[in-house]
Formats: sequence, C-alpha cells, structure tokens
Amino acid sequence: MELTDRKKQILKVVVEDYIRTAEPVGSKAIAGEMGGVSSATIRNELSDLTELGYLEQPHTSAGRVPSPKGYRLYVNELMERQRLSVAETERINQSLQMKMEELDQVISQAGRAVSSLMRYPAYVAAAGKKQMTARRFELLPVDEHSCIVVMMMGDNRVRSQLLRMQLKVDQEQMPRLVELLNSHFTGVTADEMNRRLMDVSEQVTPQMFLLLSQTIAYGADVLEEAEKREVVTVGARELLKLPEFRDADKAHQLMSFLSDNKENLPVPDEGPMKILIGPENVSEALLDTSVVVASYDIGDDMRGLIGVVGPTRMDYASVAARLSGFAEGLTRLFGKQELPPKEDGNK
Amino acid sequence: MELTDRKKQILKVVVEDYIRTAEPVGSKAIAGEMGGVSSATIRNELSDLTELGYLEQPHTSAGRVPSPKGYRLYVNELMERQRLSVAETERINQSLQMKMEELDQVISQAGRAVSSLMRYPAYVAAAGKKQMTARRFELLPVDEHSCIVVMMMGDNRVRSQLLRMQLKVDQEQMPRLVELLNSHFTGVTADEMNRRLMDVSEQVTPQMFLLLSQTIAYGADVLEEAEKREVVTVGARELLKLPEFRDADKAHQLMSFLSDNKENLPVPDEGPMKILIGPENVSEALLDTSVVVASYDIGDDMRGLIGVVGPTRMDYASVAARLSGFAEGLTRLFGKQELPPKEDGNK
DNA sequence: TTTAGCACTCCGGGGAATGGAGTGCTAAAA
DNA sequence: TTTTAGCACTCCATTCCCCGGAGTGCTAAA
Repeated sequence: MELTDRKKQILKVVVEDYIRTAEPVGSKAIAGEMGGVSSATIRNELSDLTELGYLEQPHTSAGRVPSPKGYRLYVNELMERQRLSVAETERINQSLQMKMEELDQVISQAGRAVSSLMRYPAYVAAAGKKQMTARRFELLPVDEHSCIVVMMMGDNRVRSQLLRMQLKVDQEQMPRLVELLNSHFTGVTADEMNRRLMDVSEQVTPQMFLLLSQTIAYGADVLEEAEKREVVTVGARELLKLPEFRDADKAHQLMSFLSDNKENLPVPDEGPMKILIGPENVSEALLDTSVVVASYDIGDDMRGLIGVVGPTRMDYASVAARLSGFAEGLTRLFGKQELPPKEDGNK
Repeated sequence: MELTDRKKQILKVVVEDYIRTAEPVGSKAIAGEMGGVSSATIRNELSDLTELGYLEQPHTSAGRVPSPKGYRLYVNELMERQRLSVAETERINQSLQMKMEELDQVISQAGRAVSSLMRYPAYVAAAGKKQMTARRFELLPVDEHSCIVVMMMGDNRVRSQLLRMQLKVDQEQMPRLVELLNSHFTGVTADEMNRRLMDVSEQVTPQMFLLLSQTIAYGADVLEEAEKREVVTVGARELLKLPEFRDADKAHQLMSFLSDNKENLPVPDEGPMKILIGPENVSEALLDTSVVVASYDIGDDMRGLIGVVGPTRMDYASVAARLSGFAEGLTRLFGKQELPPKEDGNK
C-alpha cells in the first residue's frame, strides 16, 4: 500500500525537523512549515502514519518521532540527493591532498578528515580481496651481524626492517640466498612460505638457513599483518556533542564498541554505498545507531571502506553526499592508478 | 612549618578515602579509620589543615576534599610506594611481550596496554634527542619506471617505498647514484639534504637528477616525520567511567585536548617519573586533571615517554607503581640493546 | 589537649503544584 | 468526503518547598 503524496510530504518534514532539532515534532510546527492545511488535518495524517509504523510517539501528548521504518522510507524515496557545492568539493579534495601517497596513511588520515568534516565518528579500513603474497625479496648487508630485509608485496607496497643475525654470514652467499627467496617464496601465502622453508633446509648451510628463516618469519608476519583488515576509528568524541549521547553510559558503551569490535563494523556487500538504520544493524550495540558506509577502490583488486557512525537521527542526506564525494575522491586517487604489471615492464 | 605526624596521618586518610570514594570525607569516618581519637579532635585538626591549604571544603557542612597542595604533600611524603605483586609484574611483562620488536609498534601497543591496565587514558611518545639523519641509502631497480628506495636512519630504523619515475633510468647508472647518495646525503639533516641536492645537480644527467631529487624528497620527508614527536593517546573513553567526567561537556573538552594538543602534553624534564597535579599543569585544559608520566630509554640517545591522565583524585600510588614498572619493562626491552655501531662491526 | 554535646548549615532527594505543548475526538463547515 | 475549529485531556518538565541527614564549629567540661 502506497502512501499518499501528502503523507510522504509530512513524513519528510517530520524526519528533517527531527534531524535538525532532536525534539519530537508536533502537528502545529508541521502545518506551519507546509502551509495550506491546518494542524488538525496534519494530526489525522500523523495518526495514520503512526499506525502504519512510520512514526513513533515517545508518550501520549508528545510530538512524533520517525521510526526506523520511517527513516528507511525517507532515505529510499524522500531524501533529496544533495549536491555538494563547489566549495565543499574543494574542501574534500583538499583534505585528500594531504600526504596520502602511501596506502597506510590513507587509513588514518581519511578517517580524521571525514570525522571532522561530518562531525560524527568515522571508521576506515582497507582490505584486499585475495591472499597477500610477496612479489620480491632483497637483502642488503649492513655488517657481519645484520642486514636489511626488503620485501615488496603483491600490491606493490614495500616493507623493510633491519635484521640482526646470531651468526656471521658470508656476504658471498647473499646473492644465492636472495635468488632462493625470490624463486621459492614469492607468489605464495604466508602459510605456504613457512611450509616451503622446510623443503629448502638441505640446500643451504646452517648459517644461511638461520638467516633465511628469520627473513621468512619477518615476511610472513608482514603479510599476515597486511591481510587482516585494519580498521581505524576516529572522532568518537564527536558523540559527546549529540544530545542522544549526553548520557555518559550510553556514550561509553558505543565508544567501547567502536574501539573494540572493529571487525563487526558494517561493510557494504554490493554497490558503492550502504545506509544501515538502527535495528538494521546486526550488532547489538548499534541498535539505536545508524551507519553510512561507502567503499572505494584501491588498485585493481583491493577495496577500502569508509563509514560514519551516528545516531539514527543522523543527517543522512548530508552525510551520504559528503561521504560519497569522499569515496569518489579516494577512488580517483588510488583506484585506476596503473601499477606496474607483474613481471615485464611493458605498457 | 612542619605538620605534626597526626596531621599528616589525617591528611593521608583523607586523600586515600577520597581517592576511593570520590566523596568528601567527614571527621567521623576518619576517626573510625584511625581509632584512638574522637571525631571532635579530628575536626580541630581538619580545621587547621584547611586553614593551611591542604584541604578544601566544597561548602560549609560538607566533608573535606584534598587540595592540590594536599595531594602534593601526599605524593611527596605520605604515599607508600606500592610494590607490584608478582602476578602484576607478570601481567605487565606479558603485555610487553606482544609484538613490539619495532619501535613504531611500541607507541600504539604500549599505550593500549597501559590504558587498559590503569583504566585511565594514556599517551605514549618516542623522541630522539638530536636531529635525525640518514645513515644509508639503497636503490633497488624494479623495472624501467620504478625502483625501491631504502633508507636506514640514524637510529637503525629502516624505511622504504616504491618510487615511480617519469623517465627511464639506465640501470647502469644506479650504482653511481647510490654512491652519490651515501657520500653526500648521509649524516645530515633533512634541510641540509635539500640544500646539497642543488650542489650535485651538475654531476649527473638530468634523468638521474630527477630520480635523485625524488629520493631525497622521500628521505627528507621520512626524516622529518621521524623527528617530530609522534604522540598517541588512547583510552580516552575511560574518562566516562569516572564520576568527575559524567558531564559530557567536561569529558568532551578533555578528550578534545588529548587528541588535538598532543604537543603540549607534559614531559618529565629530569628523573624517571613526574607527577603533575591539577594546576601544576601548564595547559589550561588540564587544570583539574593530574598527569603521571614516566620515561624509558630507547637505544642510546632516544627517550620515550608514557603518561597517564586522570582526575586529580587519581590513585597516585597505584598508577605510579604500575607506570614505573611499565617504563622499566620498556627500557629493558629497548634500552641497552646494543645496536650495531656506526661504521665498523667490532664488539 | 581531648572530648561530649549542641546548635547550625547546607546539600540532595522526594513529592506537589504548575504550565505548556500536543494529542484525540467531535461536530460543524466546505 | 475531507477539512477545520474547538475543547477536554494527558503527560512531561520545571519549579518550589520541605525535610532528613551528614557534617561542621563552638563551648564547656574532663
């Protein structure tokens, strides 16, 4: 059963008023904003909308408040897709200008930018779709007891560290070791690396093997680290400004959730953006909280996501517009970027 | 003028009671805890202590609350240095076991551990005393358009990144470039690096110069990054559990300070630990907040610091004991660690 | 110097009163 | 059939007041 246009119009006013004021909105206020009809008429309509489940009443003789169902209808049909002003697009792009050449920096920087732009807590993550592997190893001797291990990963990120060795290692043997690393330990997962380590144990001297296993241990570690979705949440303090979180317990609860349960934060399964309203969230702690989450591309086979958490009374239109602007900006920065292909350097 | 022993004893009881209960403590309670004297006697003493500025009265006919001066005396003379139980020492060392081989990981991990251990917000920083310089460069060709730049810093940390080049660069020229980098750009600050870049412009081909300046730009960036004291604060949400921060505004104010003004967080100028009580803090936002901060050694010429922020009614004895235990643990892990000496590998 | 006793102060919590905002319903008007 | 004006009613939030309790300061006696 479809709602009449007027009912929709009224719902829209209620949602937007409530988003602005955080107070239940009454029939008189609606009549004033719409014009043409009296408050009594509005009251009849409100009564219907409440019965249909789009609105709720905190108590008899209070104004109406949108229910999750009401927000959902608003988000799906009523919300006007905001256009970002030129100035705002500027500002978003500007916050993207900050040193974000490196993927790792995106995660913390982008979150900070979004959170301060939206005034809600934000979370950011980057996740590869497939298993991370090493593409290339290099060992740089430093002195008899240490060398630098350099590893390039499948997504072209480079990691390195100083490695201290218990035993002296012949510098002449280094090239052979590097060759071994690159032939046997590239293109495979961390687990497989550790497995193969056993296979080659006879091909090298004990000293070499020690260095080799140290290197592999480091490499496997880094790969594992890179694989697990790192989620950063920032701006939790923005919550305290919102009337719905003036209660310290509530705020604390949500903050704890945001900083502990990073894994269960919503992910948009398909499409560039997803809006989850109140009880649509699976996590219990987000029951009266809404989440807007957008995804952006990194390279060819990676995907990042960036989300905003707020009360159900979130300014969906504004957040959605800004967030998708942000995600587009990030995709522009990291998405198409033609990375040098696997082995040969053509094109 | 020295306080009598009994006055000190009373002050101690007041402080410890107040720390525990967060409520003004009255003469009766004190008499009960001390025994031997009546509440009237205590009242006389309290009156003296209040006059001397060690105690404060929220209003007539309320119990007494320690003043900053009172806390100070408590911390300096009255507080019993707590010994950590074996179990606790265990626990601290255990939280240090987590992957913290790399300096960078210390900063975030240690903070998290301390904060959850103490149930107060914590901040961690690592700072070198002197200017950071590069010790060694290395370039690893990847293909015609990209190579990996590896830089080892003065503190033996290694940084690396994939560098994309506009122009093809002769692989034969690489060794010469590396040699140039290591002879002219090591042991100097980021500024000096940029300056010297000009000097060598004539010694190389234009392509080479382009690559060179990209490398130097990266290096200078990393050095600058490493030099500025990176401060991480965690566990701000712990504040919300404390009665003095149930007020959302207050909590918000302090949280904002902690996440924005990372630079002005107190540093212990000398000695291993420093306790700053309320107004002893310079920053205005910390006026009714106390800070306990300890320092630990990293390598030979670096120093890290780790602090805890709480209400003036902080459990100083417990926090001080745990924090110094933590700092000692960190020093043990990172302090004496003989790093390979500058050029030659003897000893 | 300590203690018991007592009057006094002040906070905090628990009603009761009040006003206002908003509703639902009814009956008349369009 | 829909809209509107009018009215009684409900419920919340605020204010005020009252009162008990905890704690003090002072005094006079031990």
